Amino acid sequence: MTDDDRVFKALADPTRRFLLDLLFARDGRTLTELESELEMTRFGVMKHLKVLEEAGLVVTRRSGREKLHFLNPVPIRLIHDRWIDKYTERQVTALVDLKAELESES
Amino acid sequence: MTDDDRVFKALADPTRRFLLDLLFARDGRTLTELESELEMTRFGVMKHLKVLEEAGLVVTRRSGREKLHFLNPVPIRLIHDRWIDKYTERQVTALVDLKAELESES
DNA sequence: TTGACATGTGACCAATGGGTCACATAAGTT
DNA sequence: AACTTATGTGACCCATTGGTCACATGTCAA
Repeated sequence: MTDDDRVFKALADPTRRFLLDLLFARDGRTLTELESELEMTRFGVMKHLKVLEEAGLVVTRRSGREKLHFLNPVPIRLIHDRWIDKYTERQVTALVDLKAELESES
Repeated sequence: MTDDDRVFKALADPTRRFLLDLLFARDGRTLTELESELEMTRFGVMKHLKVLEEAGLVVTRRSGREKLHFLNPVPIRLIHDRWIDKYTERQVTALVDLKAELESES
């Protein structure tokens, strides 16, 4: 299993993406705290966090008996750079921003 | 199945990512042409292309009996924007570029 | 030390997904 | 029309994966 394979497999599950959303909103949470946001047993959440951590999308730091989880955006940026070169980036960014603006006005 | 779910599921398979790499290098290829680059039957490749198309990562245009495939970078950009805000983007981009530069020098 | 809390491991099961094949339609060629 | 080429469909098999549970370790407080 390659590094990028781990990243994409990790992102393939909606629960794991929701965990990234939670950490994007606020970093440094524990397993128990994240579990309370999900309708799933602690074991399921723990499995998902392990997958995210092994993919490098989440980094952790121990503090006593707690384990704090942080979002690492680097792998996300690398996905972007794989299929969007500098030239295309300008066009796509403009297009996406325009679309967002139009939808916010309606 | 939500839109973004289709995108992430589509990206989860290494063969499909390789197909995107091929289209990133050169657009407008047919199924038969893409098949020749892979060690897999035509049916497998067709299934993968269907998944990519339903995710919006690949758009197609018919030309006679041929079907031409093109890469659409918009869903990739949306993944980026989901977990990297404008402020973080500057830091992450700088970090990724620096890392690439250091590795190219060694 | 006794109890409560936070995290960790391995086995297990149902569901999903990758790949192939038999078969089929449609379009170009001679 | 006969033949070839390009794409499409449904069924099938095997491997992988999401989720749960029984059980276990480590940490903090009284």
